[in-house]
Order: sequence, then C-alpha cells, then structure tokens
Amino acid sequence: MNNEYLRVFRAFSDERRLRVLEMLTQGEQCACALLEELSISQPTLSYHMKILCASGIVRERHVGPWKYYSINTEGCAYAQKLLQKLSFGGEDVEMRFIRLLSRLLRAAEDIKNGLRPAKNACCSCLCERVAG
Amino acid sequence: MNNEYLRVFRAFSDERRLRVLEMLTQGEQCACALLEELSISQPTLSYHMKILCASGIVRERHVGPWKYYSINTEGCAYAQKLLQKLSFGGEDVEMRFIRLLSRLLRAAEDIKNGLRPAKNACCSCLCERVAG
DNA sequence: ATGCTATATCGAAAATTTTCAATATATATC
DNA sequence: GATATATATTGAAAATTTTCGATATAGCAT
Repeated sequence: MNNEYLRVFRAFSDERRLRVLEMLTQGEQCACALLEELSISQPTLSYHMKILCASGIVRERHVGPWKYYSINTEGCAYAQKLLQKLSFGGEDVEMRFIRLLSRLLRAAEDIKNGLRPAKNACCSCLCERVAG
Repeated sequence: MNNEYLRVFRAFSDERRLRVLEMLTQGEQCACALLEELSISQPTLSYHMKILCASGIVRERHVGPWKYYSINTEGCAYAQKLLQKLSFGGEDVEMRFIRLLSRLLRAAEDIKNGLRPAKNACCSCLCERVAG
C-alpha cells in the first residue's frame, strides 16, 4: 500500500498536533506562541512541527531566527482528496468479482480433491459449496 | 481539545487499517477475506476492526457466525467535515487579536518593571517593544 | 449436548512513537 | 570576533500502540 496516505494521516493522529492545527486555524503563529500555549518542551514542539510540515498540512516561513507556521491549503486539499478516495473508492466491481471467483475455485479444487474446507475458508465459499 | 478528532483520525494512522479500508472500497468484505489478504493473525485483525468501527468509518454486519464489514458513508462524511474544520477553521480573528494583545501587555509590564524579556518572548512582542 | 468454526478478549512481549535533557546549528547584536 | 536567542538534532527513557498465543464466547450442525 502507498505510504502516501500514512504520511498525511499520521499528522492528525496526535493530540498535540491537533492542538497546533487548531491554533493555526486562527491564523499564522510563530513557534514561540505555540510553545507558550501547549505545555511541552521546545524539542518536542520541533519534533511535532517537523511531522506536520512533512505531511504537507502545515507550511513554514523563516523570519530571521524565528519560524512562522500556517495551514497549507494545498496540503489540506490533498488530504481531503485522499480521504475521499478511501471513503468511496473505485467501485471496482470487476476486481471484487475476480477475487471472489478465485476463492470459489480454490474451494472447488479442495472439494474435488476430497479435502476438508480450510479454516477461515469464508462464508461466500461455504455458501457456494452448499449450493453447488 | 476535543478527542473526537483523535478517535476519528487515529483510524487512518496505521498501515494495516489503511489496507483494510482500501479493500473495503471495493465493496463489503467478510472478516475471513480480510484475514486472507493481510498477513496478520486473527486477534490482530479483530483489534484493528474494532478501532475502525469505533471511529465510525466502518460498519459491521453479522450473518450467523460471520462478520461483514463495509465503509460507513456517514462516518466518512463526518471525517470529511472534521478535516475541513481543521483545514480552514473559524477564522476567529478576534481571538487571535486578544491573544496577541495579552502577550504585548505582558511584555510591556516586564519592561515597566525593568525586567529583561523572558526567553521565548516571541517575535511579535520583540517587534512591538522595539517599535514602542 | 458435543463438536466444529468464526470472532473476541486477555495478557504479556515487541515495535513504535513521544518526550526531554544535552548539545548543535543558525541568526542577530554588540 | 564574543554573546545571546530561536530552533534543530541526538540519544536514551517513557509512554503508547501493535502483535500474537492462549483462551473465551457465540453460532451452527449433527
């Protein structure tokens, strides 16, 4: 499976990162503002911001020694797209049929060879076996 | 922060769960089909399916001793809504202003008392201090 | 009821993620 | 240059998540 999804969704799977995102919805924030609000150490903030930026959800901007963070609209749109893809998918009926068929054929083979059905042989297969 | 977000997004933050979701986009699948495809033990599948169902992303259906899983469209729509909320947020300019103001006031207080600026006093404060 | 299969739960080990003190790097000021 | 501040990195401990063997529960068939 494509780890693209993981890189993006992982950003949302930690309470501190979610709080950062929540703060950023109120507009651009500098690192020190975030540090003040969350009660974590500076290295910990750095760690989380790296993950958020790597996911594309957050954008960073340097000004002298400081760093400003803001929501990256493009990255969020991409996350939306990935989520949508997982939610509704390709409706690939053909692929689904092929998979089911291969399971049925395997089961039929077993029966022909006088073997007992394998464990976890699946409902569909068993039903077909009964029907056939 | 509301853990609602965490419960939903955590569902997407594991490779095995993402693979399950990917399979479910091709239509309803029974537990044994998932077990066959992923190379994990039965208790592990059970563990992941519980998380997916608890998040509302996946729906389960019993048929005799078997269990069928499918994408829960409502749950996904909800996830979309949460993601959108985090992406664009409330645009609460007022809140942002209040926070900035309180930081400035604190800095001003420090200066009045002849104190040096605290570490991590933040760019905004420093700028204002220079300007004022 | 007994035996069989599918799934769930428990508990401990394994793997991963998060945390922070110490330290490094980068930028600005003097 | 030296000094000070902001952020990054390292490395090891702490916390959390994932994994699976053993076992429990539930449904079906004989």
